[in-house]
Amino acid sequence: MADVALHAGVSLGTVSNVLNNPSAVKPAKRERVLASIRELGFVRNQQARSLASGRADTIGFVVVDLANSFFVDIARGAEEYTAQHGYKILLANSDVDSARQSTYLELFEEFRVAGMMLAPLDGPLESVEVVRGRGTPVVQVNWPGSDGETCGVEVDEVHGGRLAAEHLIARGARRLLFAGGPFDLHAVAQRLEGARAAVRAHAGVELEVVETTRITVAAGDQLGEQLGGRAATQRPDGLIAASDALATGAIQRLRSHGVRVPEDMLVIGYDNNHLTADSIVPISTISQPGREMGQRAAALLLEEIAGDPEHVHRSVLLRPALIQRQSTAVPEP
Amino acid sequence: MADVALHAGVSLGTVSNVLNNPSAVKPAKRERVLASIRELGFVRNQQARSLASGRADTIGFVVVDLANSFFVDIARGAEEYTAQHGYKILLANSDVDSARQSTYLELFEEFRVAGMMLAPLDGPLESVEVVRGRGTPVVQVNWPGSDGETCGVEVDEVHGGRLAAEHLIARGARRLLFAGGPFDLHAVAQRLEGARAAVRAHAGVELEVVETTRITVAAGDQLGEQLGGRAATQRPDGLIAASDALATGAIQRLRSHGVRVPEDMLVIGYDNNHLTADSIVPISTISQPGREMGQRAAALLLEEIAGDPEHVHRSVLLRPALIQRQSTAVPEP
DNA sequence: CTCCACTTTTGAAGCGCTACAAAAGCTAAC
DNA sequence: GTTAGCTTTTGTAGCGCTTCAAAAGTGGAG
Repeated sequence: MADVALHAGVSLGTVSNVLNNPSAVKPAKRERVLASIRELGFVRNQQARSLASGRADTIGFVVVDLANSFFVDIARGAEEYTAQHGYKILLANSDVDSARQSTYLELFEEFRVAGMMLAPLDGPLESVEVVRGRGTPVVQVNWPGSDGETCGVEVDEVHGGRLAAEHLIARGARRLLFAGGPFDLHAVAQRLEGARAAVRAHAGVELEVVETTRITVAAGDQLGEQLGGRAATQRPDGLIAASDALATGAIQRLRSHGVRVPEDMLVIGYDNNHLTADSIVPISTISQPGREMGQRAAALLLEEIAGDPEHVHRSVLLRPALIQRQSTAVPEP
Repeated sequence: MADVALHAGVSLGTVSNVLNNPSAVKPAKRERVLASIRELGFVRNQQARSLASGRADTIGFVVVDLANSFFVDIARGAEEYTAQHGYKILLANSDVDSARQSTYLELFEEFRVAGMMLAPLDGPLESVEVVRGRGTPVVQVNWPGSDGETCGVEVDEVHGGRLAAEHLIARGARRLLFAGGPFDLHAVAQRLEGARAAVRAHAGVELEVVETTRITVAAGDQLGEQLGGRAATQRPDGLIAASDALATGAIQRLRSHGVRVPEDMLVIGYDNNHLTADSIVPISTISQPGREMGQRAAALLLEEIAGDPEHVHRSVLLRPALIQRQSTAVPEP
């Protein structure tokens, strides 16, 4: 910057003003400085900048699994919102690894970002409390805020489970099966609870529950194998899978046992992942508003960063929506 | 840091040594300092640190499309490699937007990262030259290095196209159709070239070429409609789709026209995206070694960062591999 | 021409850290 | 008891910027 000042024949302070407060510099001089900047290829040093000013315009976002398009949607939503307010978002992929999650939380803290967003691994996280305790605002996405301490944005998973079950019931299914797991996954447990509630509300509908080891395509494959091996009368007529991947695997395996979807069994997934719309039998699913979640979370974070004295920590609860596709279509006569 | 020094009863310099060069500090004193750090909840300021030292241990990675699992794989590979050498990776999603790509390139430059990786939009990028010109090492991934100026890691797309065509020919197809587009996409053009080469090498095999507007599921759907509408004798018996998404859409639509895959038409995709393995008809595809690409690119970058005088800019060319699935399985008699 | 009230520019004090020369402590040999 | 040759600790000069009080410049009214 000193070079620029020299080259333009002004003082250091003036160059700084051109960069941060251009209206305070006379147009003629301002142009001269800008020309020097261009000529010299000067790039301002963000580190020195925020060291001296004590401010930052970068937000760190630690994402549990970037390979899951749901989280990419969230990031996109967050970025849209923060960009409008002059903040940039840097991403870090914790890849479902709690050690990496902590590492990146610390990295962002050492970088003195303005704030952080965290789509956490399942379970409350001590590191978050620590970081917050030291003064960096953190907002949790896809996870409730820890009561009164943190803001959070989450989706009403119970409602989603209920939507799924009610849709199958409305389509005529009477012997439902909920599959997913492990049940200590917060989201899975909640979805099951919602499905249970829906079933209780309808006389004559039964619910069987199968806990799978994971909610992947491979787990769905196993599930399909198990169901396909049963006698037709022992099989459910409606399957609620806790994820689209699980549904996909199950449908695929069931076919090889001659069980047709939707004719012999209705199937609904969860998440509205890219793969659902693109499978050969498009799968009905419960869609989470990822983009909106990102936006809302970003809004909460900026509110905290602004240091609004009226800011009250809160959790925003968004509702998922049913998306109907072929896997629950009423069969043609 | 001054607080820590005071609390531990040592000088500032000693605290710095404990952090950066612990072996130079007597164990007893070192412990005392570490205890104070813990007690005071001190987190070192990375900005001041790298401002003062002129070094950085962060690498910026600008990714063209995080929603594409291929790039997430690359990022993972890069992270694995750099982590072993003490470097952290920060991600930015340019989301196929050239303005955003430049913005993030600049952001990383202002942050004075040690180096950058870039999975670029199609086309050579001026900003990269500018950044490099100012001294920050940049390595391109999924794109060749600009001759002699930049390192790059890319995949042999011509070879991939050849593999795809040869596989279909080996499976008995004689009237091939290559679909993809637009052809000014580097990768698509190269794949086509490879397919052409394979066809030329086999007498009696024809190749028809259809340029699609994009390589999405929707474009595949259109393609399927077009092919499904043709008389059976006018249809190809082998389809090479320039992406898995395109293949998925085409297969789905063809089915509704009564064209079965693989019985009536063999289909191969490209990319080995998650959706390929998980569709109802698992699609054969050409798989790109994303993880390895990330590792190799990271290795090149660290070499440049180290300032190895023997470093020569070069492009690493990796070979894609054929993955056989059901969409090209020889039909049962 | 002076004075006052602005507007514009300057210069220097830090921001929190690293690096490194200089100072202080030790140890062992004479 | 010195001294030389180590090891350990300290103090301070920056790193590149922002900030802000003070200085310099401007212009209009009297």
